[in-house]
Amino acid sequence: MSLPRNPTEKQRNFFQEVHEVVRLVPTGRVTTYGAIAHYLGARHGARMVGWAMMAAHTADAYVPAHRVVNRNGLLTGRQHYTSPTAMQEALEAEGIRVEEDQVVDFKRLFWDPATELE
DNA sequence: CTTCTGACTGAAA
DNA sequence: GTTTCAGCCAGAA
Repeated sequence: MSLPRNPTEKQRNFFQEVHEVVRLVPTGRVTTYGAIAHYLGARHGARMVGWAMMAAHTADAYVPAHRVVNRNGLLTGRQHYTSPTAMQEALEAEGIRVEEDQVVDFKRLFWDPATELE
């Protein structure tokens, strides 16, 4: 799997939708790929959200991708960072404790856009 | 056209 | 608690 070298207009919109939601995540809180997919209408699978997150690295605006984890609270995207510990350090800098690549008290820190934004 | 893969998820065993 | 499986959409070979 690889990124499109020349993103089309449609792809750009898709990335913007996902990135916009991620930017809404408050500091010190986290959300999941599935929650974002559900908020966007579940028209695409959670995999597509993860795919869009990969593009966050090359996005124009900053995207706090470290606040997006999988449903288990695991930092599955850490391998895509410049360093394998960058994601965890970014979370800890916001007061989120991470142990064994997993967000501590994930259930309490979880921020669901579909619920919080209503 | 088919096939495979992926920063995923939910159900089933 | 675990492992396994089948959907899921987009893109590349």
